[in-house]
Amino acid sequence: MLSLDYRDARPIYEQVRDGLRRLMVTGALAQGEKLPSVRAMASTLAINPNTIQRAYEALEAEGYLYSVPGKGSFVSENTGVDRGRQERLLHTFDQTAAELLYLGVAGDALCARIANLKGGAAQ
Amino acid sequence: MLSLDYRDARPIYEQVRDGLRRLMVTGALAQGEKLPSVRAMASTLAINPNTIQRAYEALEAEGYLYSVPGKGSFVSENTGVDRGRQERLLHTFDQTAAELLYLGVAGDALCARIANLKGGAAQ
Amino acid sequence: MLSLDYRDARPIYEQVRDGLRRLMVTGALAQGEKLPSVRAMASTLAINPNTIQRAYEALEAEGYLYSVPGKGSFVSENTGVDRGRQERLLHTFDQTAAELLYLGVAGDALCARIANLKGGAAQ
Amino acid sequence: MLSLDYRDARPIYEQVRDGLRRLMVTGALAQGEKLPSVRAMASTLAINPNTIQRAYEALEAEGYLYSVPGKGSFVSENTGVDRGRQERLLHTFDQTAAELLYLGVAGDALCARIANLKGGAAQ
DNA sequence: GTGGTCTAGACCACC
DNA sequence: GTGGTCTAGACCACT
Repeated sequence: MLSLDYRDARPIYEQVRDGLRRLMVTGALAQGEKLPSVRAMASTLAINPNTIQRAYEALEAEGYLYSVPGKGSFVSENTGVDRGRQERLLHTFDQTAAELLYLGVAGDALCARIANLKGGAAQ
Repeated sequence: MLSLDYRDARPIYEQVRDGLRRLMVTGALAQGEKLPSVRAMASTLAINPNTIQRAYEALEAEGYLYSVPGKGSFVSENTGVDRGRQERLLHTFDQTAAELLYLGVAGDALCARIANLKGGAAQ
Repeated sequence: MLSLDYRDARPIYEQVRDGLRRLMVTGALAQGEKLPSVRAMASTLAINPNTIQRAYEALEAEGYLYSVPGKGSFVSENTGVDRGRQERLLHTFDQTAAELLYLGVAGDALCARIANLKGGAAQ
Repeated sequence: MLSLDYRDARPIYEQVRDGLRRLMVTGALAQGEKLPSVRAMASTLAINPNTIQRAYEALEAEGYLYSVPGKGSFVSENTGVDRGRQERLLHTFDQTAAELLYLGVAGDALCARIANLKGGAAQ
């Protein structure tokens, strides 16, 4: 489900957070679906439960999941995501696209990539 | 020309590097143009010349500028940029676009943003 | 009449309690009006009657309603509400207003909101 | 500077977080001022540094402070606070004010309280 | 000395 | 069983 890279400069909990977010965005984890329990995922990845808990907390703060004590953690509806995050994503999008255009990538080529993402889930 | 934010988590040299790169990408710094000397820019920003030097070296490694000993540093042709960077940018582009699509932003809206970037330089 | 959110961190009985209290405060439930029976409301919301019972007991302790054995539960006169609750509300009011002022919201703007609440019932 | 209540249902880190936020809002901690180090505050309050760290992290996410690794944590300008928080505060404000009005507190009295908050820092 | 991350292990409340 | 909180202690990178 997830792969960790201990050589990566990013902390483990960020790798877990980003990995889970990607699984949701690509549809690999459906809305409303139950995520593995903190302990289960910690056991699977062979890391401390606290580290998983931290990743889950971060995603809950972003609105990507919600936790019900005693029941588990579940994927949120995508309508519940923090709006501030969307703004930050748009900023990253503009910066990245601007540099790609400068490097000679055609705007049409970028639009084509977006169309591909809409069809088959990205990555 | 550049603004530094000491509250930012990014190291200063990264802020300088990213700021200069953005000036090139947006056309504020033309290809072939001479950049301020390390000492001059250090004086302007009131920071250590070593920090500027480090930013210049990073941009030279990326292919965004080249240095001529005794003459100064100059903006490269955009064809000289490291190809690995372009690949990384495309990866970021896909990831960001995929999440924005998931959050309900229309693909057409993203294409429209790209078209806008092509007209007036971004940001 | 009431909406429950199972993703909410608040227990269900608190959601019922707060929802009913809001209906009284906004005038949707008039003073002296008879509330649905515990069993009827439990059936409507598809939850356990004990949960409704607990919400009713909490509101009775606050003074927002009174129960007549064998007849049902009724909305109290607003004069019957626990004075301690009013003090707690005033504390919350001060804390919230202070932070909003700090964040740059004008005091006049807050007073205007209050005036609006007096006209049309809030929310 | 802060007082903890172990009988309180709120977790310690929330008490620290809310207490510090109040100190900033009331001006007891000025903008730009350096906060006690994680270890120092943990020692003062006789709790684990991790708990303080968690409170600081939460406040940083809200925009109330920023941390510079190796230097310390500092009070942010109030312009940097998350806008979502302001919206949530306004909602709490409306709810609280509406109930107070229902309980017979005059709107003018509430406005007067706000005026008092503007003068002498609240609580 | 600072913040940041991670581990190990414990306890709680709720279901 | 679940998530949530707290402690103790360790290591790292940066200043």
